Formats: sequence, C-alpha cells, structure tokens
Amino acid sequence: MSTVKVRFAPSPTGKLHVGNLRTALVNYLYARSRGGIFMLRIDDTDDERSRAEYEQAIRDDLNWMGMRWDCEDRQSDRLDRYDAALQQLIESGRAYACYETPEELSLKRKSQLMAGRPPVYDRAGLRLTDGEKKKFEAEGRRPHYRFLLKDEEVSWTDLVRGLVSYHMSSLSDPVLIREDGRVIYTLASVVDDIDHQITVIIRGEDHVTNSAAQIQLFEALGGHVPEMGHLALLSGADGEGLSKRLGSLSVAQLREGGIYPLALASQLARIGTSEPVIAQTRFDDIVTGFDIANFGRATAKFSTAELQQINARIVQQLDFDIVAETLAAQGYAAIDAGFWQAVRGNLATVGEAGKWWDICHKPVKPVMLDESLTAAAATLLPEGAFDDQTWSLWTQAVAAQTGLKGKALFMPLRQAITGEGAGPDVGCLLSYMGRDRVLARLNGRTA
RNA sequence: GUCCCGUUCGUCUAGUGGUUUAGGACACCGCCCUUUCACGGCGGCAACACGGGUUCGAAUCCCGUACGGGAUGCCA
Repeated sequence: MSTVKVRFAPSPTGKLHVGNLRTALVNYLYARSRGGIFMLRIDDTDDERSRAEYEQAIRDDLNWMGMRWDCEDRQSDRLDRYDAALQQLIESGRAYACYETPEELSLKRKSQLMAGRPPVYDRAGLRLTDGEKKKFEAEGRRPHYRFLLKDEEVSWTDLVRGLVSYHMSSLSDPVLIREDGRVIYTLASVVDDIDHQITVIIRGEDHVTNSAAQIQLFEALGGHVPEMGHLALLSGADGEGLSKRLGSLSVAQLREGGIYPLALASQLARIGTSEPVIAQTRFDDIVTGFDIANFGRATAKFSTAELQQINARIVQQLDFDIVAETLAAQGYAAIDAGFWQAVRGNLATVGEAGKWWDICHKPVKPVMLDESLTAAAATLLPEGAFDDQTWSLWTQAVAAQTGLKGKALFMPLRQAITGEGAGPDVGCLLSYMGRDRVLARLNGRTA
C-alpha cells in the first residue's frame, strides 16, 4: 500500500475564508491521521490576480492554525511541464486547437440557450482544415487548446459522496491552454497531481464537474487517477453562499476578532459530520477523532455564534503559558499567571483579559446602585495591603453591619468596584486594584 | 434552460423497510450548585419539506412538486 499524499492547492488571488481553510484542514487531518504527506501547492498560473501578499497571508493562516506542510511547489515554476503535456495530448489526438474569440463563444452559448439546448461547445475547432487554421493565423488569431472528451459516463467512488457518475455529453471540451499560451487550472492541476504522485484529492463539491473531466485527463496522460473526495460546501447561518459574505468570514478577520486557532479547528473539523462539534483543547485530539467517512453530503451552515461559544469554552481552559505571548503582543505583558487564572473563566476571547486588566489599572466610572451600602462598605474597608482573605472578611463585616446578603449585598459592591454587572470574582481582582482605587470607587468617584 | 447534488429537532446529525413512543450532541428553557457571570450536575422543550405510489408495514424504496446548493468560463 502506497503512502497517502494529499495537497491543498489555493490560488493566491484573495484571502482565505473559512470554507477554504476547512478544505485545507480536512486534507491535513486526512494525511496526519494516516501517516501521509500534506503538500502545499500554490496555484499561481498567472491569472493576473495572483499576488505575493495573498500567498503570504495563506501561509500565515495555515501556520496560525498549526498546519505544517511537508513539501510545497508552485505552478509558475512548472510551465514547461504543462507544455509537454499539451504536446502529448495533441499527438494522441486528445487535444485540439480552436480559434473562436471569447465573444464568439459567448454568442454561441447564448443562441444555444435560446434554442433550449445545453450550452455545450460544438467542437468546431476539431473540424477545421489546415487551410482554415492558416487563414485564422493570418488574421492574427492565436489558437487556444481544448481537451477532447470521450462521450461516455465517468464514475468514481467518492470518499464522501459514494458512487458518483457523470455523463460527459453535458460538458464542453475543457480549455487547456489559453490563446496567450497560459495554462488553465484543469490541465495544470492534473499534471501536478501526476508528477507529485498525489494519491487523494479532497476539495469542495464545486469541483465535481471538474473531477469528472479531469479523470479522463488523468487517463489520457497515462497517469494514475487519485481517489477523490468532494466536501459539501459551507453556507452562512442564513443559508446563503459563503462567498457572498466572504468579508465577514475571512480567516484574517476571525483572527482579529480574537478567535483562538483551536476553536476554529474544532468547528471546521466537525461541521457537516456526524460527530458533535465540541471544543477541543489539543490539536492531536482533533487528528485522532477525524474520519473522512463522517462527512455528509448536505451543505452545512457555518455559524459564527457557535464559533464564539467554542472559543469561549477553550479560552476558559487555556493555561497562562499558552496565552502569555498573545497577551504581550496585545500590550498586556504585565498580566501574570495569577491574574489570568482569576479572569479566564469569564472570558470569551483571550484579548478580553486586557479589559479586566484595565478595569484594575485604569480609571473606571463606578456604577452606584446602593450608596448607603457602598458608603458603609467604604468605612469598613480593611487597612493595609489586600490578600486572599480580604474580600471574604470584609464582605462578612459589611453584611453584619447592613443586614444585607446575597445579590443585594454583592451586586452593588461589584458594580461600584468594577463598573460591570458580571465578571470574575471581585475578591480576586481586589489586590490588583489597590486600596486607594477601591476606596475611591466605593465613594462614587471615577478612579 | 440543461446537468449534478441535497432537504430528519433552532443547529450538526444517527437512522439503508419492522428493534423507533425517531437517538445523540450543541443551542434554548427550568432546577440544583454558586457571594455575580461563567463552569459543572440534573431535567425539559423540540424534527422526518410536500403530494402520490409500492408494501401487511416507509424517515427509510419509486415517481412527481417545492425549496436550497453546485456546475454550465480562454477563473480556480
């Protein structure tokens, strides 16, 4: 049995969104759970839209989530391989030159549609005589090349969809090389997969038609057809396509919003599967619990609300040494392990720890709910430095004097001291604030 | 238009003709715990898109309808 080898092949034409990242993650998990190889392939066949900054952003996003690739390649380095493949196909009669302009093709499609016929290319290029071709060339036209599809049913056993079959008669012969000589994804991807000896292709369901045609291409090039797995696409919470709200669901934006990588990975690895989406605090557990067979065929909804919940659950379990660097990067290098321990149980994001740090160290306008209570509490506030016992001793004294207890006692104190109605244990925050600040706030002064 | 695919609790799903008063997880609601919130424990609410058919029996098989997604590019 040969080693499993998968690839993630993004085109650096934009930022990764959660759908892309899920495809990457599923490939990664598939490889890791089978001791296989995970390859990164940059599909930068020019396209005028490819940009170095996008490529870097993709690498950053992958690394951020903890995915390391075992090898990489880029299509712009392999142009001669694509030319060679085209020659091979021309010689075997599976590729042919066409001379229509894009405008002419679009016109053809329109009239076919109008006549109620499927917009399939009529293979006019195949019937061109040498003389006609010469005439086009003389007009200054350059040929583009198409792959001659065999008119038969292509089928394969898909890793997630089971038996899939597709009849080629409803497909146009795919263009392989553009008029300007640049290769098209359909060809480049297959040549790469053959050369890189990819054993399994896992990609989105939007590629099933491609896959059908590409299977014939693999065969025509004498390559071994890899296994295929087509993941159902993700949609937004309202069921709309993800691409429409790309902005709000870009990985970069999620990162900026304080989402912890394991939270996103936990969700992306399980969404659309039969396994429950639960917060995983160790990447290894995500790998272990992964099985491509658990993925369903229906489009799954990606919910940012759910992500946030998972994120909160994970953040609340994070140890200080894991988040210290993140906190420092956000300007909170002063936060220590004790403080983190005190507040983490109430956080939704790591960054929120900074908010509580500020409440302890920067002026806060107290919220005065019961001034007679807080005034009494102020006079009872212990002298000297605060310690572990301060809060409970102090509140007991306040309770004894005022006769208040429970929420009526603690909520006014909390709101005066922190300005907030909910949050970490006030007693734990006390020593970080210092006596003067607490006293001032109890007396209703911003401090 | 044509070709694929999908549709089970709010969400992700289990379910491949009787074992199902349709199971689980998350969310939600309630109670408990708790000096707030969160965590945790216990309990509860809640679904087979619709219409025909096949069958003794259908969430499960067939046909149709509706809705949704994808494809139909000299994008990937």
